[in-house]
Amino acid sequence: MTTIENISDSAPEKMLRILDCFTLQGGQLSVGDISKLTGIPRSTAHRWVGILRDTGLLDQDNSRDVYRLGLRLIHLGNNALWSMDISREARHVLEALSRSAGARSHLCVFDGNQMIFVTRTIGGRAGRFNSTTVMESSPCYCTSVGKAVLAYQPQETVERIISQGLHPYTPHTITDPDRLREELALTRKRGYSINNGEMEMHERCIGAPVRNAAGRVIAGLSLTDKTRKMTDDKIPGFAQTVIKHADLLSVQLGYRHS
Amino acid sequence: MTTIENISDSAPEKMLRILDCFTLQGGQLSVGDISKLTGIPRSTAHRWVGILRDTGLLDQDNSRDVYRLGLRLIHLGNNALWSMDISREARHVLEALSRSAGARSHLCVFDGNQMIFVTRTIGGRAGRFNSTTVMESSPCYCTSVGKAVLAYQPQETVERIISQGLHPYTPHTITDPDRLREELALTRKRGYSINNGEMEMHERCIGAPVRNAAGRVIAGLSLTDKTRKMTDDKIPGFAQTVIKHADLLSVQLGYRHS
DNA sequence: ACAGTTGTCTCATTTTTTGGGACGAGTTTT
DNA sequence: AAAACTCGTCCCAAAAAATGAGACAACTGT
Repeated sequence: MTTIENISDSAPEKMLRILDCFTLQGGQLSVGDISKLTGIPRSTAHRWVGILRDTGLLDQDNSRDVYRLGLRLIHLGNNALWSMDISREARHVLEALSRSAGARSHLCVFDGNQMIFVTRTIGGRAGRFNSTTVMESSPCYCTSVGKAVLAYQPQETVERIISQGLHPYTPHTITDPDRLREELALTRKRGYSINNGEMEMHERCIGAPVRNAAGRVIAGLSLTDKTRKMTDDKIPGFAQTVIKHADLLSVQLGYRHS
Repeated sequence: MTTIENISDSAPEKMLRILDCFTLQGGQLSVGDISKLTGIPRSTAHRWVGILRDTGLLDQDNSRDVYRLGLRLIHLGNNALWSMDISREARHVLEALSRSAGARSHLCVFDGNQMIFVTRTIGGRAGRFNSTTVMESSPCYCTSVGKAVLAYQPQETVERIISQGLHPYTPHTITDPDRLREELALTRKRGYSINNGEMEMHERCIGAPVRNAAGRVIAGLSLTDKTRKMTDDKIPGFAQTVIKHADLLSVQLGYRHS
């Protein structure tokens, strides 16, 4: 009927459409901004923003009529990471990988846009809070963990990442969309990814995908070392080690078959 | 009308009621579990869970009929932290504080339940992804940052934290609700909090509240050192330094007046 | 084999959302 | 300084979505 799509969103979809505005546009938005960005009429947007403020999903600068993402989102995000078995299982696998290969290892979860570094250190006593969760994000197109994950995502996800821009960190960063697509195809073919100083000069990483119980690739496990230490001839051997540990982690997350 | 409260939630409220089940109960829940925990009828819960799965707020283990918090929440939480000016402003203030006091400093955001450690390291070039966000959570009843924030939260928040249990980390951890209430009153009175080896033995911290543009205390800034170095006679001086920097940060966040 | 539980689907009823329009307070333009 | 404009806020009848009891099948464990 209307000029553009007339899809009637469910409430959560519409809610996320509003919250995503902040993600894209960053920082702070007014009711008017939200109305424009989402196409939601002013009066409706106004009511929504009020509800989202009351529920803690948005925070309001009282001085101006401006809103930001709320603290409750941080809480939920933190809990989502917590409730993932990945945090629980990760440590031992990371230690085993580092020990057997003699290099640093990373585990990162793909959140739909970036790679989020996950690790957990268990303290002395048992208990919910006796641990710490660490989150650190980095781009997915120029890290080994990112490329390992991206290789197994639907095409539309890859295209979205590309459309957001491939900013160069080093001269080795892949900035050409086609080269990235080739790289992902190669990664899919051999089962592991290589990062050749694309984010940090003189650092080479090998990454492999980690699957959850649903069979989806949700994370990447990697091995990192100086380029001069991780020579070409060693890569195949290291790759098998990384894949082995990534598969082990997948199984611990509930993934079956292979 | 009904026996219990007949409050009709808005859609986001109900959604959060479902998501919060996972926070409280942890791990994974089935449709039936959610129905029981929230009081929402099975068929309604079923539809909701389906929507939340489709929007990425929940993840489904395909093997069993079990759900977990979704990756999208991690994404949103990460973005919420990003969009906070606090990440941008924090670094300089932290460095200044550490330098002027000669001890380690922390900045933690209160997410409603825990204290989330926030820091950011800016790399060489400008750009969105050229930084890293680190999140690490710790309890708020036994850290200086936590007590500094909790002292300025509504009573119901304090009581909720207490009702969740005050687990001892060290012999010095405050586990008596009344002692915690007194401690918070004292903190409010003098304007800064002290953590006396309550989470880590032989570590002493001084914390002060940080306010956002809305005037709400949303974070805590702290100075940490070994107990033997942070002696009683030095505390008042250090406290003023911490408060000064916390206030500076508050102003940078848009807080006015004092 | 059986009783109980659980996931899933349908549909008439109820409830909420919706958004055009109105009003007032600021802000910019003329 | 007045006019034109923008923006936040509120109201209400029309429209759309959520609701939840019930039915059915699949599964569980005794």
